[in-house]
Amino acid sequence: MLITKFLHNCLNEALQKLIDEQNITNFTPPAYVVEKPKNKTHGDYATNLPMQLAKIFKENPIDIAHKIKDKFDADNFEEISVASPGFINFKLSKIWLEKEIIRCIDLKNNFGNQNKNNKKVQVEFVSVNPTGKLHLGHIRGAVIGSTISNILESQNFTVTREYYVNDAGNQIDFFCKSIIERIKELQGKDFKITDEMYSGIDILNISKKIINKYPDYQNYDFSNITEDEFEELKKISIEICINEIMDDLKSLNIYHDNWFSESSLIDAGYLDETIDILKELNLIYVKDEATWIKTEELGDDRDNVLFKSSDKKPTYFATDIAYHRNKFKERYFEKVINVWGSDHHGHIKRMELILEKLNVDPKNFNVILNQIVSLKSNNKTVKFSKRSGNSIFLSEIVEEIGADACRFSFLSRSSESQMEIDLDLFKSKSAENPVFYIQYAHARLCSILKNAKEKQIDFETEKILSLETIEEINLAKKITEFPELLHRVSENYGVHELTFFALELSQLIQKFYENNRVFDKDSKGDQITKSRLIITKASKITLANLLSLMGMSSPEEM
RNA sequence: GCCCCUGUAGCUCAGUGGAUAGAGCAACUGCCUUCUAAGCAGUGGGUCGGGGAUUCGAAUUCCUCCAGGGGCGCCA
Repeated sequence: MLITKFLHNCLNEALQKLIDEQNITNFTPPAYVVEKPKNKTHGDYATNLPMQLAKIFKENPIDIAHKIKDKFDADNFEEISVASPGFINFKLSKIWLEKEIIRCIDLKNNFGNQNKNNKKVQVEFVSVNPTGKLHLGHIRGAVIGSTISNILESQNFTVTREYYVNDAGNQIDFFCKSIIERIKELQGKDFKITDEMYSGIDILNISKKIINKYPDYQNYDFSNITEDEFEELKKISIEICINEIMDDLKSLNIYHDNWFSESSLIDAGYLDETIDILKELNLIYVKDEATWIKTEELGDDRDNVLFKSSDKKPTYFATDIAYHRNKFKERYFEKVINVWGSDHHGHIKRMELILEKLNVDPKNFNVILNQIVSLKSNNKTVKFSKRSGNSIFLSEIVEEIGADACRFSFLSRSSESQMEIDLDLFKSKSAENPVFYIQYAHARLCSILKNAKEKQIDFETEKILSLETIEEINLAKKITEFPELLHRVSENYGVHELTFFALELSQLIQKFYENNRVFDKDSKGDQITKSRLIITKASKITLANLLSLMGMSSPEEM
């Protein structure tokens, strides 16, 4: 069981006893916390329950604390103490820690995992329009989305990682027109890239690939292109573009289970069906030849267009409503998490309002908004735009600093903080990236374990563990927090916590390594060696599990 | 004009109601005949943007002001 949950249970029990004794009725338990105190000398965990009770009981919090403490079954703790102005501090016992470390070794790759939830959850992330290669601004959502998916999976959610392919709408038409102009360029003919087209180098590369794969386009005359021919080229362009995106994601260890096409919603009539439902709810009207939805009536600041007046085609919002109805009502996801850029924030409220009308509990519609990543150069912020192609491609970054350092850097900031990246600094700093420190800790552990194997020391049959030094104890405590960490992140989606934990764990590993030799000069495997090998193994398991959840590698040597 | 995010050490950022505000990097001082020095031990560094309020207690909640960024489309 998770430590804080265990302590909560103990405290609730103690509280209940106290209430029974005092014959208090009509009592609602106050909200209180169990947490790790900042100052370690106070203990491993602390609660503010007595202070929260002080007003209700009209009693001094210190006295309440003592009463609660007396109700405690103290076997699992080395010490329970009361501190002013009314904290109860808990110090975990060695026996308890040793039990947890053994459990870690027994569970191996499953240490930290849960087996309770089993909810069907969808994580939609990246979902960048297939109009070119991924660039710097897309890395963050990609890394956050894949990590949160891994974490949820570890907590026994059934996770579908999905990429929503915006293959309908006029952006895609502009993309296809850009491709045509680039093919004309390759043909040596006159070509013209207008402002609304995509002008990046990646478009030219995609055009080359199209010609390679479909040589008919080598001498194709686009001057009288029919609608069908345009659609055909569009399909081909999207396919090649998506393959490029897949390669980019693969280089960062990111995979999707499902690539969901926007146009499939339209082709299958699902959009129309959704609109019919909205009509029945009396939310649809026509004005100025466009079709609108009454979002203002639902609480938004204005109504929104679902079908444009010009060509009667659906807006992004219209298909997105259908898409989300599909997620909940067709595929029965119990929980949906969208990793969106902050530019979507106005979209969230509207979507919630409509989902509620469609009988979806908005609680199950979660959005992780990640703030924009911008580029700094010569102390000036550069705004990048995909259309003008002035951005840095994801592939360049990965090539330059490596996938592990890249993932770690983008994971280590909380999603709502803005990131401004000075590219030169970013690249040069990558050598000092904490990821190498963490991986080095892992490699050192592996080196010890390899040594044990060569010496044929069996420490896993009997597993006799005795935590003695301060380094061993601190390391063991950190390891026991790992399941707690994963559980917390699966609820608050704060994936940046993982990087901080990884760093702290690695520091404790390095200290253990430096100060607690596992092997003496001629060690044949005495009790201290065996005990330390158990800690070594548990540390390695924990760190490797964590790195794997973050989508990073755990090198055995460096 | 309205909405959202941010402001914490020289730099990049954690900490969002608890006890003496932390980490990485940078700076400085020591430590390699012992399992990997990509390491360890230690030192310096703070008006938590300003002001006010709430309470036993505020970097954290509320109000206000200042600064930076983003959004407010019949684009996606």
